[in-house]
Amino acid sequence: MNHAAATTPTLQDETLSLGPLELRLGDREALVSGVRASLTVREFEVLEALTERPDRVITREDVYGRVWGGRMPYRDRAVDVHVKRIRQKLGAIAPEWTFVHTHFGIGYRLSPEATDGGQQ
Amino acid sequence: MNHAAATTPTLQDETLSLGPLELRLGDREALVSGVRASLTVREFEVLEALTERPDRVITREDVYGRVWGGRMPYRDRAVDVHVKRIRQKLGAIAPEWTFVHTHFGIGYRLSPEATDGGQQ
DNA sequence: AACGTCCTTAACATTCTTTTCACCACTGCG
DNA sequence: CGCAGTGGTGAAAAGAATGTTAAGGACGTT
Repeated sequence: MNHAAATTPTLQDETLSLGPLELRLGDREALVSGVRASLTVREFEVLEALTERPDRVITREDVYGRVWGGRMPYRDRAVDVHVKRIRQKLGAIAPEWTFVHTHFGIGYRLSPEATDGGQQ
Repeated sequence: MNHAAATTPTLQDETLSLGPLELRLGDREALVSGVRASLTVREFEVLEALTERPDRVITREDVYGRVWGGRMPYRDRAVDVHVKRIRQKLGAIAPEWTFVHTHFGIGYRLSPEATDGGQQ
């Protein structure tokens, strides 16, 4: 048995928080308000890519490069489709929040914002 | 026939509880709702490995490393097969509970959760 | 030697994920 | 207002990973 606890104790538990959103990088798990969002691996990776610069716009090409590597093929919709599902899953847990914002012609921006009457 | 490891008095009695699941580490016995689950040695070890971080995802590679040691061979299915039997045995005792959860593309997570339909 | 248990492995079945495509809504501009 | 480009979305197709079963071998016991 290798008890890796002595070598990488914190790495495994490294988490990233943005408002009600919490990313457990080691587990590749995303929680919203403490609830597991059940993102797939790709979905998580896309979300993680947006995390690189929270509250800043990240181009589709950039996301593509970080997740898939290489240049994004012309008219590829993979990023969009994954963003759609991420929104869907996060939104199902916290409908009063908007996490991923579209920047037309450029890309996406991750920043949790209370949508309507700011419930909390 | 094991070696004269029958010593070490109190340490052997260390048990670990998670919901209706109870692991007697010293005896390598698992009980569900007080009922003996009759896990084999390997099965117990796999379950114990998942126990390292309850309610957190543990990769297949991690489980493999802790139980068998070394790197997991490409396409090895040993972990899966043991998980299947663990589920079977635990489920036979407590059908209304789910203990081991699959995290697709990553690994497994141990956390007892009450399901509903126990019968079929 | 025969038997039983356990572990491993292979093969097939099943489920889940990712990609792709089509169609529509929306944006920005002439 | 209408056009062209961009993004949203649902669903099928394609691809992977996991679930499941069973055969075979190692090992210990009778």
